[in-house]
Amino acid sequence: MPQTFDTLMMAAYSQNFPPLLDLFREGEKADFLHVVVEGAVELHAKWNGRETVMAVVRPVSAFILAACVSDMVYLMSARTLEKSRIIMLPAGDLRSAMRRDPDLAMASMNELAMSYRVMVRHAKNLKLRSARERLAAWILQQSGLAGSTPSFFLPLEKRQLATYLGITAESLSRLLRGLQPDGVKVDGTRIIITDINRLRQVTELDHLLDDEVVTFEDRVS
Amino acid sequence: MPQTFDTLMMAAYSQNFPPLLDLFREGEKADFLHVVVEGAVELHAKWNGRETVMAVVRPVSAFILAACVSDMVYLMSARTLEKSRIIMLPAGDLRSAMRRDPDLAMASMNELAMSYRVMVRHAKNLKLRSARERLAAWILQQSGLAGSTPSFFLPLEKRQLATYLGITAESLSRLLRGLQPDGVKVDGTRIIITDINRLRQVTELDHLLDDEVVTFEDRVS
DNA sequence: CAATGGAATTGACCTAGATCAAACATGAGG
DNA sequence: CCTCATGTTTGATCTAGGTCAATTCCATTG
Repeated sequence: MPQTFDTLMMAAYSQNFPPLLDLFREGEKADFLHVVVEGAVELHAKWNGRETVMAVVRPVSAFILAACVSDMVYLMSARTLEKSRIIMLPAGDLRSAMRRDPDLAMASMNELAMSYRVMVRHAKNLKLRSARERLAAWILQQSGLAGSTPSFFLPLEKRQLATYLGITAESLSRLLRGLQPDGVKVDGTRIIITDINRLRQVTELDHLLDDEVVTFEDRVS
Repeated sequence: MPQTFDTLMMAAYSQNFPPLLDLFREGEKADFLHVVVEGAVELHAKWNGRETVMAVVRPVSAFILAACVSDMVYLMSARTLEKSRIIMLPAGDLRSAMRRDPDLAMASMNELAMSYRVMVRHAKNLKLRSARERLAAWILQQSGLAGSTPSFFLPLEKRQLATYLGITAESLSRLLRGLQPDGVKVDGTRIIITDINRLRQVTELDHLLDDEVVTFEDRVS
């Protein structure tokens, strides 16, 4: 509803952030819903000296909706990966707006449902695939995200990608080299798929394990 | 709203299921929202011959809400653990009811947010804790769930618990024995915490990693 | 353009947890 | 009460991936 949009937007901030800036830390009270409009944001978590990247959020999506709607504490920390534009709206305003506007409520529900499914897939990946398979699947997925190009640049540092995949940086380095005979070439921060069929033999993408690639075209249609 | 409740309930089925009955399989279209009213349900997933338990759902909670609201395919399969009473309501009816009734929408949103957070914690556990720590935390949590008793019975077979924890049945057996000097005794399907302080030294429960224990008393108040 | 500091790679080695195979329990059905 | 099937434990062995340390590779900054 336009009027909901207007009142919500009056209370909202739109801000530009430089790369690698911390937006909030796990354990803090969720006061604002964040929406990435441009750039990319990483969700990560720490415990007992270990750290792991949980997800990378790209435009246009909300993140930590769950903490906002249920008025709880963040379970993950957030940091920009690139220069990013982010809209922040007060969690309280959001909640009351949702109560008034069923369309907004349904849209939020959908967003939340998608985040849930992303997390389910992440956990399934960790439990059902080997590190090698996870890496292969990630590369296939990434190339799909970039528009089915055989070559793309890493959106995060390798060290962080490693934690996302649930392995160490050293293991990632070795696995990456180990995938060379399977159709993957690495040149610094660039990944080139030289033989997609060989790579698919390592792991086939599976819509129950890998996020459906939602391109910008899908979103606007 | 009472009227929403009535119309929804008219389209709903309430059914009793015996233990170990499959309710639905991953990949199927989500036609019904399921709500456990009595008993317990296990959500699990399979891939390439491997299988893993993702969550155990206890009364009163809805499961696979995410698949229902976004009209997608189940990402997990469901099976009863015990004799269970389950209410099933058609996903379509649910969606239109939510559009009409903001209270229902908000309640569903909350339920979904909780499921999301359960899954985030599950993934964090897998990535940040060792198998031994996961097991210790699970035991501490379970004893809390059972009302802070030092002794409780396993709600699932050890083989399945193992996959939930992301290890093999053999490893679980060994880890369980390995926790004996740390205050855990095992007698068949019963776990006894003989020294909770020692056990806490293996891992401390952490509300950012372990599900907050929601007792029945919390729920009704 | 040199110096510097973090990231990435490589090598050597180690270990948590997996795998395989063989007993061993245990519980449901006859 | 026995039997059979399925789950559990134990032992022996293996290996994926971790750890630690030493280079090497960049990208910044002075």
